[in-house]
Amino acid sequence: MAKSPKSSKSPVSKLVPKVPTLPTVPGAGRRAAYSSSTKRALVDVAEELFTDHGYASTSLDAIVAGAQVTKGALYHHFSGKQALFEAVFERVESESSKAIQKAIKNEKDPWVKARSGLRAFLAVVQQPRYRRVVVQEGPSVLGYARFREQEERSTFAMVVEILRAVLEAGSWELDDDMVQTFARIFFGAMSSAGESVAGSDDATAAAERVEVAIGFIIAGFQALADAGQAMPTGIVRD
Amino acid sequence: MAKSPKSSKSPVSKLVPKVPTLPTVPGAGRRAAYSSSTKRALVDVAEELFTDHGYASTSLDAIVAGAQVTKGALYHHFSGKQALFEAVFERVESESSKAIQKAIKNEKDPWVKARSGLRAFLAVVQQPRYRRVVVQEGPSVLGYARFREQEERSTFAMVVEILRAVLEAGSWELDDDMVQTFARIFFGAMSSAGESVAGSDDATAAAERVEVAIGFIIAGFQALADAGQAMPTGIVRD
DNA sequence: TGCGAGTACGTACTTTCAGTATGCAACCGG
DNA sequence: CCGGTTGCATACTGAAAGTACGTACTCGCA
Repeated sequence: MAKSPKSSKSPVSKLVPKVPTLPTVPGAGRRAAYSSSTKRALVDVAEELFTDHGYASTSLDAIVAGAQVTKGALYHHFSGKQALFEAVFERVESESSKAIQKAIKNEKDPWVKARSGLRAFLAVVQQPRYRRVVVQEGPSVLGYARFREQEERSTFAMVVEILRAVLEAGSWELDDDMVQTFARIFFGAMSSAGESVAGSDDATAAAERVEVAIGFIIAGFQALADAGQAMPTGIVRD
Repeated sequence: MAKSPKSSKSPVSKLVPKVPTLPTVPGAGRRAAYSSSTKRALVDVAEELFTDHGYASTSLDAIVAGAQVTKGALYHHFSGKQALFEAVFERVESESSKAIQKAIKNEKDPWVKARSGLRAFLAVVQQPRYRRVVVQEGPSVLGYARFREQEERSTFAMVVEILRAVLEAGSWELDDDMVQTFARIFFGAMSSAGESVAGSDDATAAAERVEVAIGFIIAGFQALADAGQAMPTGIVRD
């Protein structure tokens, strides 16, 4: 025997390389195609497993098995479990904010825009992957700072955009801190509202209640606007 | 040697039993005093470590070391790490809701009550242990269902209480589902507002902005009330 | 006052899983 | 065609949650 150091465990694993369509353009490189394909596969499987079983209860072994690769591949593309989660998180957030963006971008009337945005947001929050990955596990796994950063770039930015449109239409003027504060409050309200929809037996009825409730809050704003009430810039004392 | 089966590792650990004051009443039992004392010690240490380092990064070994006991003790009192976390969570939530309760219970005017409640809530949300244990890690560690349950019994109940007082004063009538919906929305708004306070450089300035913003929303409600606007019971269509 | 039962732990082991070390083969530029 | 780099596979390591079991102390009761 002498050598035969590794023994041969029959490396059958890659009989079927899983790249969908080899890019005939050689500039991109065939290697890169394989690579990005397995990276996508990892993120896909991870998204599904994280959504179904949660972060802690999903083992890396399960993920690599689902993607039909090994841990070597995973650690080649990601620095660890957390980084993989972050990739999933970013994709979910990105697609979610795109959906909202699409719903509001062509609306001219800011109030209609707000209402459309709300509807789109409620739809997003009912997706299991958003609820699980973003709302439930995001803050814990990513840490609050990173979570907020990501949020700020995607869905939260939508809220700010809508809010600015409304403020402009109402010819209210707010400094930037105050806009952020209002946006945060609305964002929290909408998130929580979304949860009350998603956690309900009858989702459509719950969604209608939410629209009514938020519509009422908005009506209050409009009433103040009609009354010529200025936005407060100072502090109101009792 | 022959026998010496266990070896003697010098079992010095319990030289100083850590019961504070032995209850001279024998009915309560001295044993029970020791027991509940170590249980408290475990929860105390766990709260601190979970707050400082998070759930995942806190090992049970570190907790039992801090409490000066062993894992045997821990697993005698709690079914596992998660159960210990839940004990910490419940205590934090309970004390938080008590603080809010205290702030609002003697207020007669519902609007003043609401404002006091908001202030108390903002104070609570700025505590590191609340932010970490409840807001950040709660949903992930407990799971969303359990998290909501707990919340519903404590801080969320405060919001419902305040909301009912306000609605009654405004002689608005809402069915229970609608009250829940509004409460959820306000709760979310306040939580998120609290985050914007806690995450800010200048907490007091941020807190003032939040009070202004929410005050403005409330003013909108009052304007609708003055205008004799009824709460919507049906669905408003654009 | 002693004694059996159960409580409140301590000790040592098992298992699971994230992360690492290393090897190797395919590809790509020169 | 050839060195180096990239894209993985395999095998191992360490940490930490959970378990099995032993034991001393206490309490109710005879």
